[in-house]
Amino acid sequence: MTQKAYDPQSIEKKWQQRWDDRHDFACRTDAARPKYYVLEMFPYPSGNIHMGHVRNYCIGDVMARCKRMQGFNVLHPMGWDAFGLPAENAAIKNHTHPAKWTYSNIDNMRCQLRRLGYSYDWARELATCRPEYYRWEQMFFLRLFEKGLVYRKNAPQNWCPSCHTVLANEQVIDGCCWRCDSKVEQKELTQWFMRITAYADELLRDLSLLEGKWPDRVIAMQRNWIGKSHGAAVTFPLAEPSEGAESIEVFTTRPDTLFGVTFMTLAPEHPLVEKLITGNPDADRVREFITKTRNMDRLDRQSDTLEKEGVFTGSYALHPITGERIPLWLGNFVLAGYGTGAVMGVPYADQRDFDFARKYGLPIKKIIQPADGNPDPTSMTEAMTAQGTLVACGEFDGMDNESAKKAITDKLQSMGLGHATTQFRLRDWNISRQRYWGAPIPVVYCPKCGLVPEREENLPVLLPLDAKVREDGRSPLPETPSFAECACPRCGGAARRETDTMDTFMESSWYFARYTSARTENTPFDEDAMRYWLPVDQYIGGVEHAILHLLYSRFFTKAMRDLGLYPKDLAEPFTNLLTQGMVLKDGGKMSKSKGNVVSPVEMIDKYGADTVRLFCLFAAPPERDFDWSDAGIEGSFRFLMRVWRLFQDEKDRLLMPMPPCGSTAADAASKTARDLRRKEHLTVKKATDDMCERFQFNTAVSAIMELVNAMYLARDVMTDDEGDRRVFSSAMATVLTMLSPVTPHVCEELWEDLGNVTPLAAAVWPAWDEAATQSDTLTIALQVNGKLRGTIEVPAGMDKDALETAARTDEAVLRHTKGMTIRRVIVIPKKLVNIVAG
RNA sequence: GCGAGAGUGGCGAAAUUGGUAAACGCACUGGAUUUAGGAUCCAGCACCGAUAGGUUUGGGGGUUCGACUCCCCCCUUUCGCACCA
Repeated sequence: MTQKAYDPQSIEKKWQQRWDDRHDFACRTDAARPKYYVLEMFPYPSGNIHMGHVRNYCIGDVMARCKRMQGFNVLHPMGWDAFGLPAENAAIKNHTHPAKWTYSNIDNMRCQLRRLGYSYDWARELATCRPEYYRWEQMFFLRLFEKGLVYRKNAPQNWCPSCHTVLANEQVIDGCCWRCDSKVEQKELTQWFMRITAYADELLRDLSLLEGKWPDRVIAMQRNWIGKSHGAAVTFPLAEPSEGAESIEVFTTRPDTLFGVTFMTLAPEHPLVEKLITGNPDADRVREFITKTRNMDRLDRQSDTLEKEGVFTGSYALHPITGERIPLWLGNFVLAGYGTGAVMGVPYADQRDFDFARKYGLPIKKIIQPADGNPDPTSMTEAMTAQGTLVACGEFDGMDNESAKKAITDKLQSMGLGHATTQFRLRDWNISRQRYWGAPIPVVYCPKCGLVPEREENLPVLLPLDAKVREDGRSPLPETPSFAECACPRCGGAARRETDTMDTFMESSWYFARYTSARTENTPFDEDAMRYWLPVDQYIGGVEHAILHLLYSRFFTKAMRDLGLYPKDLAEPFTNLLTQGMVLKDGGKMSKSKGNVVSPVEMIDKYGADTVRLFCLFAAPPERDFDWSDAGIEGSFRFLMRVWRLFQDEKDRLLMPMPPCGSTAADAASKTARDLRRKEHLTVKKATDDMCERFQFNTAVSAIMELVNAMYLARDVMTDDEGDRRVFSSAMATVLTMLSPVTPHVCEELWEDLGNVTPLAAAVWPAWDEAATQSDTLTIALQVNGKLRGTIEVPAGMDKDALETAARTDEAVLRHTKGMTIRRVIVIPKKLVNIVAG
């Protein structure tokens, strides 16, 4: 009876090597088997993995291993989101090349991931910076361009002065760059756009397919971002129309308040402004206002503390129904980019308009009478936003305001001055980046032919690796003749390449599809493989991508489907989404500046990967943040030691091979063993649900801990009879099998020590026998008026009457009902008896 | 302001359909073992109380025989959006 010491380092190395040699986690298309595609958001190769990565990949790995043991054909791949700005910055800082920096980081991080024993199919590994990958993206770009889903336009763009590039709206956080936090400026530029707005309605509508499968808040955030509003477009003719300036159109969600319009407010950027102020003696004052407002940066202009200011243009419009003269104002709070850049002013029913009217002494017209109260325009202190009945609205008087929305819109339509419409907040996605380390946009500018898309057969347009990164951060591509100077694909003459590269979010919008057939060379995807594996069944990642990556991927999926590149019935890329919580330290984010970064590699060196994995999963439910605790990881190590020791102590009593769960007979064993057997089946039932269905790994682990505790108690009491040994051995098999997705190395090692030749990774998930979970006796709670007064042990089959009698004669119950009349007795079989007395 | 969460012991948390609140673990306390430390084992551990017993899931109300769980009001807190007409 030699006892082996627990040496995680050697065990883990051994099993990682063996899984690798045997290709245990390689998978292939197999139409005969149900598939399960589990994916974690792939990492940016920043240098080292951190605890957030570890947690993310542990969650995915447990899912993958569980589903595999449950008989699913599991696809669980890993790759690298390898283009992007940090590579360029690091290259400048360290005098290296972004490619060199990126590939060496990938090598380093791959080693780190391997040390954690994740069950990836490494044969499908991809890196988005490789031409074999981005060539397909260039092809998609060309196809999308052909379809009009990619286009070029000149417009003010978000410009990050520190990164020297434009940013998508989604990449501007509180007016600052999502990467470097610099204040974002506006700059007029010609850029490439993805027509994501063409899918606004579908992106919104299909959120309902994700209800209950994606976190509510992610769905809510996307819904808000898309921002659909229903309302009406209304045309106000100008009082003094001129060439090219006949009317002003507004968008409103409140056409029912049309009769309350007493002014209109235009954005200072509105195209008709210059025409409206000609002839106004105060034109200079207006121009001054425009300049002042336009010079404010985006952050200040959009802050809620900004005082609402405006200026009268000197021009008037005519009310579309009443024909009244409506003064036209400019306002600093009107957004040029939303709706038509002009709003009708209804101070009675809109708080902003109310503030504006009060400030500039504009009239307020009462148009809706609420159910209670009687707002008076001369004395009211805030806008009336409640529902009500229309007054002073001509033919619409007496109508409730909800019905009036349609009625007034219909009236406008019949006059040719309006119609029902919708507005979205969503803007098209700017995908041009003035950076080097990205996928080249496959377009050529020819002096003769103009803009010419590259021919598909000429792809990939290679990003030149001999370009020198510039110290100032600007892209070297425009000054790299070998790249920028090229032949026109149409006429063959000298032409110039587009030197902007694509936003890195392009690469991550389709990588999950490439994994289904990562090595095909002549097509982006193998049709059969893609059809078999897509969509991703379970996606896991941080909530920081709730809008960016997850919205872009949803859009890209729909566009690719419509191009015929994805299966035509594929609506959504990710069926289920789990957003994992952050790993914190001392209540906050780990950061280098605070010096509180916990290094995964150090933890693996100290405790082994199994302990790190166990702690990450046991510390909290996966979607919740948790604080890293040095004491906590000690506890996880202790538990694995406890399992190890139990095994070593009892090794000689264990049967080989161990009987699978459910195979043991109850009658051949002692009472202790029978109780252990029941505990085993209860554990399988709970842990199966927690680990494989609910993904509550913390409670799954605690259930297994309870079983281990029960085994420790049982081992001293049990006999050495065959029946008892069978029960104990089965419980041991169950512990090792069910724990193996969480701590695979140590479980494999012990499994092998018992003489098993087939790997645990290929074992079948245990099944429980419902009958075996039943006990002969039950503990029944006794309550008097809902308060617990005691418990009694009764035979499992006891009927209601007998339970009631037992409860009524219980000593504690008698004590608490003394001198009272029993009015009612509630008997819940197998649970409790509640005696209502008074 | 709008939207989505969260609030339970000293701490991380559990309670899946309304049915014994605090499982599992951390920390802590006492004991055993040990030259010592560590490790391990045993016992205790929501709060008040010597006990009997009483109180307890952010606060207040309600439904119910029974509420962490359902309904209403309020408070605190995290995250996201925020002049979107």
